[in-house]
Amino acid sequence: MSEASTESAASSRIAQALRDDILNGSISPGQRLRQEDIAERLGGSRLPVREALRIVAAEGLVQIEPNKGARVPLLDPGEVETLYRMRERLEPLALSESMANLSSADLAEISDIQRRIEQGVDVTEFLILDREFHMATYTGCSDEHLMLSVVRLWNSTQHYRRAFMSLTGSGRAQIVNAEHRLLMEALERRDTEDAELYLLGHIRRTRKELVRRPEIFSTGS
Amino acid sequence: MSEASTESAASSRIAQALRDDILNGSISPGQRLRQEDIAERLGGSRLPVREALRIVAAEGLVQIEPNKGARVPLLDPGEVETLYRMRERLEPLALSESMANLSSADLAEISDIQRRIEQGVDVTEFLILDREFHMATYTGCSDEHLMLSVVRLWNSTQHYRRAFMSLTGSGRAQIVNAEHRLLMEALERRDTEDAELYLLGHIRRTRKELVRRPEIFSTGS
DNA sequence: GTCGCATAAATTGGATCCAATAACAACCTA
DNA sequence: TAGGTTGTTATTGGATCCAATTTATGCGAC
Repeated sequence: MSEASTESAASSRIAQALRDDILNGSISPGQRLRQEDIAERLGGSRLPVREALRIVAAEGLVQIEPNKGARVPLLDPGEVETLYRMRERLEPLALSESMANLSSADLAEISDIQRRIEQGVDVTEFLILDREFHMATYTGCSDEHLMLSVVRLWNSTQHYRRAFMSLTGSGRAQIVNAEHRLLMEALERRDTEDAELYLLGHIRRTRKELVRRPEIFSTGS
Repeated sequence: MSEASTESAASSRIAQALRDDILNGSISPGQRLRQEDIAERLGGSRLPVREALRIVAAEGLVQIEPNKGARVPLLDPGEVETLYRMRERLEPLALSESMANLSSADLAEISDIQRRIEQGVDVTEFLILDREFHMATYTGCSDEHLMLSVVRLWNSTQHYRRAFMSLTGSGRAQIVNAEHRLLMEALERRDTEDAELYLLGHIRRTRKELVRRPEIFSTGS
């Protein structure tokens, strides 16, 4: 969404557009992506589209089958559960790598995001802010591999997070806010052990709530 | 390696060739990969080469910079350490997902690989068999995302594992064998908790030995 | 009426050619 | 002589055209 696009090659631009469309739900899991359609819709020929599909495929947003094209992965409950278990293991690591480098300005930014979460509670808005909140706690983690893995996990599960939120509304907001506040407090105390634990609990609880709702995984149409 | 590839698309075939060349050390970290060179060497035009580079980039074997081409990532000690910490967190999860599905035939296969490790101890051979051993313990894990992440971590660190082995020879073989045997024994007892713990210790010890050898990371030439 | 097969349409994969960008070198100027 | 500048070359990015594969459709046989 940032306009830092002087550097944008066509393939990167198309990849970003695809990313946005998939993450905000404009393109649903299971849906097939025809190269020519995308080329026509976003401008350019099919070639940069193919490269863009490879790029977003590397991020787990689409899967490519030879001679059969690209489609947004449709995950079953077991796959999403495993992705959450991966989050439970990797994100505390990212947090621990991040904590030593978090400035007080970073902490203020995190606090501000949480403040906004607690006042405005639109579902779409929440999904964006919640992601911003957690990513902000990882800003001190400079390791690209680790962060790319974390982003991949968020990307792959984004649709099901939205489906869950659309289903339950903001009823569980209080719990999320409590968990976020505990996490922030541990960050401010510079207590890595506590922070990792709170984060683990936060993700684990979310996982359990998700798998309790199989209707999330039914193909809508 | 096997040419049983009547079905092989050109891009997949080239990707596999690149994968092999990078993993067995024919292409070193830092080395730049010119599309035309690869196209000429492996046959085909530059287009499938570009796709192949995207494929292996998704596996962490090369990194692509826009308008600057692809090169094999050159990692610093901190990056490799983080990759190993990621392994410590993810592979026990893969193992726990795998264990319930391991047949006695799988266990026999694992045992046979370990037997071969303990008799023949060539460095190149060890790298192959050690990887086969661990991957065999994960055969029961059907989750593609998790296994892809695990493979990515092995790929990204393969060169440094080889550099370490070339440096130390097979002096530490006894420790590795002991750890593998403990792991196998836990697998046979179907003790997930113990198996995870032994695996964690195995990876963690390796990490500590690696970071203790900064000469691994010096650019050879 | 249903299954199977063959043919046709749609879609992806690959090759060649052209344009844009970045690395490199030589040159000119202070 | 050092530094910046400009032109040249090498390399990557993109567009169009053609081939191969898959998927859809319709016909025929049982």
